[in-house]
Amino acid sequence: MTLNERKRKILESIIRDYVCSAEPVGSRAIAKRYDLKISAATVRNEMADLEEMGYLEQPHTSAGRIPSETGFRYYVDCMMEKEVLGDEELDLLYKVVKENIQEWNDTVSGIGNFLAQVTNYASFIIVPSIKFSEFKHLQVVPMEAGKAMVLIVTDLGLIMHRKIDIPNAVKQEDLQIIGDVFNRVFRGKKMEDMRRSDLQTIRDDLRKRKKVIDNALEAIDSLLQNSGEDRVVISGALNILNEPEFKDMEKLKAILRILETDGQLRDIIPDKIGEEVDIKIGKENPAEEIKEMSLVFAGYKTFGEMGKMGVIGPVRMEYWKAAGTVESVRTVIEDIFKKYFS
Amino acid sequence: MTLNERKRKILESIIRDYVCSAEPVGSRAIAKRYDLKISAATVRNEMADLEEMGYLEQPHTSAGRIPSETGFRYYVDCMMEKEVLGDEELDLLYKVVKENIQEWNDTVSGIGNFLAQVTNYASFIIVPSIKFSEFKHLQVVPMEAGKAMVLIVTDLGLIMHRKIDIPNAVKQEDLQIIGDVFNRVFRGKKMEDMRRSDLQTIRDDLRKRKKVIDNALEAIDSLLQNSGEDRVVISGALNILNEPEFKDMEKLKAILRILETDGQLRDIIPDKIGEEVDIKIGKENPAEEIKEMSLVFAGYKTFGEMGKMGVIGPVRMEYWKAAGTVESVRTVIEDIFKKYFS
DNA sequence: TGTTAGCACTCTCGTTTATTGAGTGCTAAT
DNA sequence: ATTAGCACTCAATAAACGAGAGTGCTAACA
Repeated sequence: MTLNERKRKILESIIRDYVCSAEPVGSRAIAKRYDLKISAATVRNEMADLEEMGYLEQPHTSAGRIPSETGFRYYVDCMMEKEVLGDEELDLLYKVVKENIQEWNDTVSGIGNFLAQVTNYASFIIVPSIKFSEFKHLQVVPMEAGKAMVLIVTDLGLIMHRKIDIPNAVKQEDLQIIGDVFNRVFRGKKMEDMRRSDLQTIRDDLRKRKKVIDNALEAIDSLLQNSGEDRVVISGALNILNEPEFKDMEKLKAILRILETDGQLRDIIPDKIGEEVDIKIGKENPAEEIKEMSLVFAGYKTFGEMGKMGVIGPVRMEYWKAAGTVESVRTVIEDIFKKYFS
Repeated sequence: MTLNERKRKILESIIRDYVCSAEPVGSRAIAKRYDLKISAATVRNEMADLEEMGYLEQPHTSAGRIPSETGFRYYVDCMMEKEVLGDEELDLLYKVVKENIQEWNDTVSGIGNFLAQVTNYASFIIVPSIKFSEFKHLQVVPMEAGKAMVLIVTDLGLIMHRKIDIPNAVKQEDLQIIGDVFNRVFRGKKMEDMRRSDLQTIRDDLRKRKKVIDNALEAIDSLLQNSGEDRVVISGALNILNEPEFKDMEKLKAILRILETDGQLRDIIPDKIGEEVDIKIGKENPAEEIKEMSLVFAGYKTFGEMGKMGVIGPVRMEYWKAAGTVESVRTVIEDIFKKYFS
């Protein structure tokens, strides 16, 4: 379906007006505000056409028009130009990242906060499960008598740890040796591929250390089990309090509940996902719970699996800004990866 | 001010009614529901007295009465019996703790969730800054060329880490030695008391390792700086969505903002705090932002500093349940400390 | 003297009724 | 093809009103 220039102008005007006012927009407003040099009556005719085509709808006969989801879709597909981040905003983002670069978790939440703050929507970042991370280093550190700490470092500089029991006979040097064994055998492997069997060959020659190795492997299993799912980080959930479409308490609760409940979003974001910015508008979302919301998201490449990030907001969303921001942030994330983690 | 038995009964009835219905309660309801064997008119007289004494108030002339904050205070001080946790609830709590005992952060949020879920209010747990923790162990682990990871274990089994640069000349054994030095000198000290000067004496004999020690100390400084404030963990903030007193969007926003904004609560909870359960009702709170809310909280003893925990909810709160739960949970926390961290 | 029934009075809340005004669709003129 | 003009529609706001819950007061009662 192709629209002539004037219809496109009118559709865009209505969208931009509606997105910021949240009110139906009338023909006069359009005719006046934008110098289209046509009268309100003409606009009315065009609007009637646009409505018939499904791009606009009327809440009731004597109200102005609002863009339909189809209308938004047309705009997003055929007219929108992404507003990527400006230099100051990029600078701010890099500053935020740098301040939190020491701790990958902090980096992520820093980026999430930024995303939420700049767009004024709720942001989400989905971090691939550590089972896809690469094993980089293991160290068994003696603690109080009979206890030691297994420390595992992954490609992102993520530290995982778990306390294990060790026989009293085991000395510091033994622990060091065990660490060396792990490092030799597993370095560079994905965490989930650290198989017990790989150790079988060497384990025999270290009798009394067997128990420690077993316990360490068990600890790793338990760590993987504990963080087997992709991690979801949400920021700015409260931004939706500002959207008039959620003044209804029940709707508000439902949405906030989804955002706050751990991992709920994971099942809602589309599974397969490319690197380009993708947009799901309202009922385009397969998940029932967010059929009144829109998603703007993209994938980002880490070492192994793809991560996901984006914003979630009302259908009446500043798609141009959101899409541009998501795109910029994705670029920055991948840049960060190159710079700091390789 | 002392009340006769009947007045006390009536006050209590009104409180229990009002707390669960959120509506002013009238004389008939009281006379009927509770078998006080007195008529509504009598109740009315008593209620008039109670109002004059300041324990009740009337939203408007033709409405029932609601307890004033003074009324709640009287109830809490002179009549309330705490409803501590039952066995099933305690079992659940211990189960939650056990499942999350591996990671102190998880333990805390587990307990927080429990507290919020059982009371139906928002819960908070304030964990003393790690600078009050005891240094237990340090290890410098070599990473990629020119880099190493400083790992610090504290009394709670908390692991902190930071990457540092190391000269290429430094070998694995050197790192081990440096770790040993730290462990010898600092073991058992409070993190904030780890003074550079303590290392002065020994540093001279390790020429090429000087740089590493400096970097490690710097890393520690930066870690302490980063987590210098007590950590605040909030759970169940969304519970306040259910309270009718916050149906007003603006109030709701204000409260949620406080709960979600990192550390905001820290400045709101009273500073000095004992181990007993304490209650602040509405305007008793010094902080302007929560003059319409009540706090029920207690301190818990860790190794060093006192931690704080409790719930925050509307003035119309089930104080008996909240206070009992907070008390029970405090006991459990201290029990956990004894069992797992000493 | 304390308790209770009775009654007039008050005030909120939900419903109904008018009023207003923004916006439309249609028609006829340009 | 565009536009001015006009009658029409309908939400939103305000005003009017009745119903109901609850009170305070008075007078009768135990």
